[in-house]
Amino acid sequence: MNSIESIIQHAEQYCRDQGARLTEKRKQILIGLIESKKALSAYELIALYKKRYGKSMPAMSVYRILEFLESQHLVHKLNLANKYVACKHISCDHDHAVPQFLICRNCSKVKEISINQSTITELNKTVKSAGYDLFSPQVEMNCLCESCA
Amino acid sequence: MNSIESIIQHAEQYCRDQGARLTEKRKQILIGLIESKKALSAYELIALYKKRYGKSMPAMSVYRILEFLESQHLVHKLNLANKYVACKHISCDHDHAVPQFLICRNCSKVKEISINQSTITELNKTVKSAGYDLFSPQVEMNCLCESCA
DNA sequence: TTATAAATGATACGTTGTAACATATTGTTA
DNA sequence: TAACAATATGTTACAACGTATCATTTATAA
Repeated sequence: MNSIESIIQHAEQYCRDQGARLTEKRKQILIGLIESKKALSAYELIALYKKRYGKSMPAMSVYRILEFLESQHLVHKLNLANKYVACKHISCDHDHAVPQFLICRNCSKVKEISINQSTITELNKTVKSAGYDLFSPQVEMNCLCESCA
Repeated sequence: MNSIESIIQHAEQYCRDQGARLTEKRKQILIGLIESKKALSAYELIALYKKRYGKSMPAMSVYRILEFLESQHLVHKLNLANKYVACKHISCDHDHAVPQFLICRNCSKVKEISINQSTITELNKTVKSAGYDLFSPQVEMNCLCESCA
């Protein structure tokens, strides 16, 4: 089972192992992302926080917290949409491969799937032969989800 | 040969065929993009325009012009970087397949390559099986170019 | 407990993008 | 050609996004 509690426990363990701290606010932002089940912008997170906890969190803090969560691989930044999603592998122990994000341009729902190895190899090969290096190996695609299609 | 002039001629032909007008300003913006050989943001284009032509162009106009150029397939919008590049196929007659953009996160140089058919099929298949529809079939990857690596 | 580091808050500002309305330019038709 | 219609561009004002800087709080460790 993957209840919020168990996911958070995993996240805390992750951080502890790294000597990092999953503080209360960081945890609250992470929970917000997990529960929303979709990609949220920094300002949407601010609004959500306000709604839930009654007080407002400065933009600066949210950005810093998101940066932290990203550094711990608990959250992915979707550059295509300038939004953030909780990593769906928090509770897995295995490190996942190149993630492929299918982002619904309409409702921001995100499906994180893994590209199969042969496709990755193929992509990498074309990148290499063009003389470039993959920086953040992550594929984001502009989609429509089933309910918005 | 692919001189600016011949590219522009092709662009004008394109537009004429569509009943669209490649006005002076639109042409100037397009030339700016072609000559810069890299992705530029709207505001970078404004600065470039100012520098070249002495007078300033309102942001609104630049955005509208970019939208127009995109609609004519003369320019691609890179969502990953919020920047724009001239399509490298303006002078080709063939419609190109799914483009893959390798964007240097450091200097914004962009290489537009074509994904081979089997990879496209593969990507599409995974998207489909996840219940999503590809909206803008375009792959953008965060890279480092040879000179910045 | 106190010094130190880490995290968060507050302020102010720069950047990006667009809505709404005004003006200018081009094309068309009488 | 004059007058109208359609298209393109300009102006203003503002909303959303993001960050630099410095102040304050909270945690950690000596």
